Amino acid sequence: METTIEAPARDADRTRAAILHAAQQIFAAKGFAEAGVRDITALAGVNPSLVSRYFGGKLKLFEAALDAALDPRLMTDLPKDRFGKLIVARFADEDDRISPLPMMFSAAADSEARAIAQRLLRDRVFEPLKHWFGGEGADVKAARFMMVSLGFFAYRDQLPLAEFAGRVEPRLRQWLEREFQAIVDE
Amino acid sequence: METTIEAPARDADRTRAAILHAAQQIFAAKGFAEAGVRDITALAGVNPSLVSRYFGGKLKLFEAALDAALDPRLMTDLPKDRFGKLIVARFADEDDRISPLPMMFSAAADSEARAIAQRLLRDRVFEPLKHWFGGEGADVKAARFMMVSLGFFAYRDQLPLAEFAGRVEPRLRQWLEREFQAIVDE
DNA sequence: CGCTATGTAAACCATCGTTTACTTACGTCA
DNA sequence: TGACGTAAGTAAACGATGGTTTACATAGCG
Repeated sequence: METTIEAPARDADRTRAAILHAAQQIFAAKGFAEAGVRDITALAGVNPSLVSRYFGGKLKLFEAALDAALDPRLMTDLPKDRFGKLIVARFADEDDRISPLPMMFSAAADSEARAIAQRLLRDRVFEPLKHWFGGEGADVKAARFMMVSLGFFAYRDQLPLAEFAGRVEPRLRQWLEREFQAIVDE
Repeated sequence: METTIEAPARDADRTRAAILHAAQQIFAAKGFAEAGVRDITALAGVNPSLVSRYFGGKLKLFEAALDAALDPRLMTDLPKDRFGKLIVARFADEDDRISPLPMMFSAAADSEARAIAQRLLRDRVFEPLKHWFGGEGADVKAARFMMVSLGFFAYRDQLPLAEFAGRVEPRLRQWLEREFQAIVDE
C-alpha cells in the first residue's frame, strides 16, 4: 500500500515534494496527533529535521498537506440533477481524493491544528459550495451539506459497527442520497 | 463556571469523586488530549499521582468520566410525537447533560481513547436508541440519528462560522427538527 | 501507641518537535 | 580541470511536555 517515495540525491524540490506526499499519506492514516514527524520523514526517506527547514514545522506541514489535497471542485463539479447519488458514491466508494475530509477530524483535538482545519474547511469547501448552490438560503444549504457529510464521516470512522462494517449499508446509502439531493432540489 | 471541588481531608471516596467530577469538566472543556492530569487534579485540589492510584491512569479516568456522564435515557425519554423539537432543544440549548457527546470527538485523535469512546457510544447510545425505535429498520434509524447528531456537533464545534455563531440559525434548526422527527415517524 | 490508609513532593522516563553542528555533493569560476 | 563555496542532507543532542512511579509524611482509627 504505502510506497516509499525515493527522493533523489540533492534535489530540494523533489525532497520537498516527497515529504509533502508522505505527509498526506501518514496524516490521512494516523491523524495529526499520532502522525510523528519521524514517521513522515521515514516514509519519505529523509531526515526529520527537513520538516522544520522546508515547511517551518509540523503544523505548517499539516496545513500544506491539507491545502494541497483539497480541491473545491471535488463537490461542485457534479451535475445537480444527480448530485445525491454521485456525491455519496464519491464519499463511500473510497475515492482517494476524499481522504483529506476524514483527516480533518483528527485535527479537532489539537487547538492549533483545528484552527487551520476550520479555515481550510470554510475557504475551500463551505464557501465554494455556498456559491455553487446560489440563490436564497445558500448558506443554510451549505451548512446542511456540511452537517450530513461530517456526520457520515464521523459515523463511519468513529463507530465501525459490526453490521455496517466494510461498506455502507444499502438503506443508509439510499437515505444519504436522498438527503444530499434534497439540498440542491429545495 | 468551574467551581473547585474541595476534597475534605482524608476521605478516599470523596477524593475519588472530586477527581471524577473535575475530570468531567476538564475533559469536556479541553478534550482528551489537551486535558492534562495536572489540570484535573489542580481543579480537584489534590495531587496528580492520585489519578493513577484511584483510576489506574488517565485513560481509565477518561472512561470513568465518560461512563458516569452518559445516560442512555437522555435520548429515549422523550415523547415520540414531539421528538424532533425536543431533541434539538436538548442539543442546541446547552443542556449540561449533553457535554459528553462533544467530548467524544476529542477522543477521535487518540487511538486508545477512540476505542473507549466507540464502545461507550455503541453500548450507551446506539443500542438503547435502536431498541427504543424498535421494529424493522431500527438499526438504520439509529444510524441516521447518529449521523445527524454527530454532524450537528461536528459542525457546531468544528466550524464556528461567523453568520451562525452563538446560537443555531433558525432555518437550520427547523431542518434539524424535521430530520429527527422523520426518523421516528417513518 | 502504633499501624494502615491517605495524600504529597519530587523525581523519573519516554516521547517528540526542533535546533545545532557537522558532512558532503554539486555547480561555478579561475 | 581543479579548488572552492554554497546548498542539501544527516546525526545527535536539546528542551519541553506529561503521565507515571517512588519515597516520604501524616492523620485517624483500633
